[in-house]
Amino acid sequence: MSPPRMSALSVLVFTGPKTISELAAMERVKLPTMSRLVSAMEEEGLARREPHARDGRVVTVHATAKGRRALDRGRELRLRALAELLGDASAQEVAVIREAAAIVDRLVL
Amino acid sequence: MSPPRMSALSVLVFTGPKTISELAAMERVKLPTMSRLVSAMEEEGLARREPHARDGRVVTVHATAKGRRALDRGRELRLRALAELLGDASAQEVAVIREAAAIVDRLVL
DNA sequence: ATTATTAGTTAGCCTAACGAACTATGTCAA
DNA sequence: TTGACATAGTTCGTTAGGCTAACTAATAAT
Repeated sequence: MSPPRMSALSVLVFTGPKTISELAAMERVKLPTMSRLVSAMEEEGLARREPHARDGRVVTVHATAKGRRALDRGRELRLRALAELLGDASAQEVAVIREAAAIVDRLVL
Repeated sequence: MSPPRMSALSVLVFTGPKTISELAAMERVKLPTMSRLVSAMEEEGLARREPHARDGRVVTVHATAKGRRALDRGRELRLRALAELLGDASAQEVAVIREAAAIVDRLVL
């Protein structure tokens, strides 16, 4: 799965269904871009659109079971790659990287 | 300037003229991709192709003066953005990030 | 001298970003 | 209540950058 799809899907999985606009804002892309991303994910069976109950203009996007599984697989692969990369690092070095990651995480909030 | 062009240009500026193949290898893209990147940079006046003296198949790519200036400007902007991001960080935190960056640098070598 | 290899280019496809223009729905004010 | 405006999404066309396959031109090898 491509990074943009993986990222959008993980938002859906970890923070629940979202409208296209919300997803676009969270992924820092424009509405049309997210609309097409969602269409692509829908065609791959990773997500599905559902109409909004009260507002006919709005559509909510949900992750599917297949989407959740695909996300898990992707995370597996990335973890493996990360483990491979960190194979040569000492425990102290890993600790420094982890700490730096936490700091950056907070800074970009 | 886009990230791929910025990156390729910085290779030319900091490590000297390169063939398309060498550039492609260093930027981890395929030859045709780099060929097009170089064409684009050439049209922007950031780089120029020159024929190889001995081997008629080879072309060497050089950064132009304009390319060097553009790279400098780009670096300025990134530094400013980085300073902005790190504005809220303590000296210790910056030190941790710097150390982590050095470690990762070594790991990806 | 032919054949094979190598360097680069070109063409065609895909994904993903954008802005502009459009549709459909909802909201508000006269 | 209806006409005007606002909002949510979609569609269209463009650009950029990645890839593979197919090509040309030059060099190397048999």
